[in-house]
Amino acid sequence: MAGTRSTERRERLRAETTAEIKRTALGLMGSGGPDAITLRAIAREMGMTANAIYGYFATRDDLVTVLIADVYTALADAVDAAWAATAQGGPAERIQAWAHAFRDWALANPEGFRLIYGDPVPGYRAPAGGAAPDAARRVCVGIAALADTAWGGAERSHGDGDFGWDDFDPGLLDKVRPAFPALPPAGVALALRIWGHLHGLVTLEIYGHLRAQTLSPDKLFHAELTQLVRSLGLHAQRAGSDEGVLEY
Amino acid sequence: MAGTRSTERRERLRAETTAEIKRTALGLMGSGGPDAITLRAIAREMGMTANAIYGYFATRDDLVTVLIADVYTALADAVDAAWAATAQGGPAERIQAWAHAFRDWALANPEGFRLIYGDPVPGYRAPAGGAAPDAARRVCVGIAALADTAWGGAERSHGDGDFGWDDFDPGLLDKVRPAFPALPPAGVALALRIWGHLHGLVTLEIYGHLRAQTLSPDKLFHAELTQLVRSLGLHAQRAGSDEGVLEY
DNA sequence: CACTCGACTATACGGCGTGAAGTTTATGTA
DNA sequence: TACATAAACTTCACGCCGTATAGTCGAGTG
Repeated sequence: MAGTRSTERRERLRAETTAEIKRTALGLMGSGGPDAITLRAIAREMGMTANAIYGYFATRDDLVTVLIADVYTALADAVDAAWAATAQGGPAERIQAWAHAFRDWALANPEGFRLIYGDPVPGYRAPAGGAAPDAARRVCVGIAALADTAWGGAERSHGDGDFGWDDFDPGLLDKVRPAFPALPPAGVALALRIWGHLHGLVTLEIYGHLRAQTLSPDKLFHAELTQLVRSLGLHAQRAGSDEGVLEY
Repeated sequence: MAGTRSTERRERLRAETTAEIKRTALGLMGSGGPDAITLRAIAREMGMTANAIYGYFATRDDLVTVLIADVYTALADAVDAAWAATAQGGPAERIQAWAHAFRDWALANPEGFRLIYGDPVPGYRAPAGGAAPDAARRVCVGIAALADTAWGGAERSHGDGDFGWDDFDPGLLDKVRPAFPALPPAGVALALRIWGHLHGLVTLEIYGHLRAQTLSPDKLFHAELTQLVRSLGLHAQRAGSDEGVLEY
């Protein structure tokens, strides 16, 4: 019994140190960007030697991989929460809430966004599989939910393009098809395209490319969403001051 | 006279070495990604000492800045050429040609794309001003040309959003307004949004995030363009096999 | 000839990831 | 309690990086 308990204690300490390493790494990332994630800096911050970290992560890339998974999960949580919070709302409202949550998270965590979607750290190459693709898929499924919600009105304008199920990754379909049985292949393609639209605008903004062109990226993103819900055959039904031009 | 000539010779040698440094750096980038651009590796490749490069570039970031400008210019050249090559074509054809040139260049030069739009090199921070923003602006002006070409039909659906000239960077407007006098602020916003759409899809593809979801990014991009020209009030008039659904 | 100046090398510093070996401390057992 | 073991951690070392400083060498000019 005593043996078991002390083993537990060791494991608890180990888990705590692992968490502290991750916490420290994220802190460094927040203040100095993804590049600041170095084993030596983490160890310095923790009062350890850099090599001590090798007892917890086999390599620096392993640590980065875990961090990416964590941060990506946080992003997925944020957008899922926005989606769930508007469960009572209309499609247009929910889609806008989702998209705003996406951008707001990115603006609040630019370094995390760069860690997930950019070249995270000097020589880092993502391994195949793991927790990060799971989070990526969660985000994709979230966008598929947008597409599914709007598919009734969007089908007329987005229904073509000769997509088949074999155009998509089986792992994605395993999650999408059961969740949205009514969504056809073209709907999944629409979801990926919407993802691309939002990702592009946010990426340009986060990386500073947009800032050199427009002074009000907020307005641009808002216009994007207005146009998005419109092109999906929905009418904007939030913020009554906006001109709610009904096109379809 | 002899003095002048030898001065010329020196300058010629100097320019040649500068060009070789840049060429070597781009070669390393092509084989090992932007991270492979290190002064020591370049010097090794050239049979020099790393410090010799400091005679040509004050710092590694200076070299990277120049490389970014060069590569960005190459991208701008590519899309401009596609635009010019279809001067006789219809708006839809030209827009699709431009967008395809953009994606094709990115797929042919993924490392260059990452250099331009990602975190180029470990600690690199872009300086304010310089040649790279010029190339960026050229690309933006190119997209403004797309928007201008299609504005007649697009105004109805994209004309709102209460944009004013003061929402945009003066430097951009200096180039856009003279070139496209008929394009209102909302048209510039449309251009930036289109840029975002294309950038997002291409970025996701280049960085491998799309590959995990769809097996045919080509088809997705094609669908995007089909939908783009449609939403601009144009009809697809290329590749007759495609279903040319006229919506507007 | 001596002088200058540009191109380049040598050396050095601190920082990085990481491997090998050694040390300390806690744990489990006889 | 005494000993063996294993985990946690440190020390030292290697090769990589950017870059600062000082020195070398050769061609051009007076």
